[in-house]
Amino acid sequence: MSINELPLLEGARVPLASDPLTEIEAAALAHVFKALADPVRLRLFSLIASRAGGEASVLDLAAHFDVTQPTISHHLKVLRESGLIDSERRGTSIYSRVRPQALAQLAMLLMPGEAAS
Amino acid sequence: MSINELPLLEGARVPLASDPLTEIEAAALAHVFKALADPVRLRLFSLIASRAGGEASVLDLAAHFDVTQPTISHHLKVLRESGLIDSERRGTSIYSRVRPQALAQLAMLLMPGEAAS
DNA sequence: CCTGAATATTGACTGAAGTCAATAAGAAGA
DNA sequence: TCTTCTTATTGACTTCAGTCAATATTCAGG
Repeated sequence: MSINELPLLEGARVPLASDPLTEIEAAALAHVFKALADPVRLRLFSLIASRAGGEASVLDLAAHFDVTQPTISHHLKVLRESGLIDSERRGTSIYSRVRPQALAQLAMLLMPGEAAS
Repeated sequence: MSINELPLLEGARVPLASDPLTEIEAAALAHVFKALADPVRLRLFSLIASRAGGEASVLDLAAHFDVTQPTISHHLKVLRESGLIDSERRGTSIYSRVRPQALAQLAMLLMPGEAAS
């Protein structure tokens, strides 16, 4: 379930506070927030985003953490499946980059008065 | 741990994608996102926010869900302790309202290029 | 005070999620 | 193809989080 598939985001109309969320919408949104609700994933995300070039390999990223490489792979998968990052294989490494639309969509959802079509 | 105590939000300077989060910052932020990472809490939040008058009692809210009243109380507590809502007792009921600053702060964090002091 | 109404707390259960060690899979180079 | 480097998957363990039933707390009215 990726952020792209959120029905309320496709219409880009409903900030969180202007209309009650349906159960479906809430479940989809919760899934995205859950992806951001882990310290390691948040640091991964901001590490990737603030890299010169905007991308980083798994081992590059793993070097910044105390957890093992499989754990980093797991967290990247969660971010990827939520539509927050993209990954591209080049040679033997896999480079991840953030999807700028993702953050913008979330921000629009939170920000009252930003609901443009 | 409330959203007000986030060090990076007090300075209001760092969008998520411009600088790597420290472990401390990431832990604090994750705590806030975790509060939004549940379908019931998301619906509670948007229900309260979209109410005429901007507030609702626990029983009012509970009527919209399949879960029990203690569960609603629990979720409201989580939202309150994350700084996303405020609660005020009036008579025998307790009315919750959203804290508008909370959403705005989060949105600023996500939105690139919105970092004003 | 006693009763009734609204909300909170406690304790227990259950399923989800983060982590690791071990191993597999994919790609590049000799 | 064999080896090495990088990443992914599997299975097990453990902690955390959502939920409920039962009970406690707080307040208003009579």
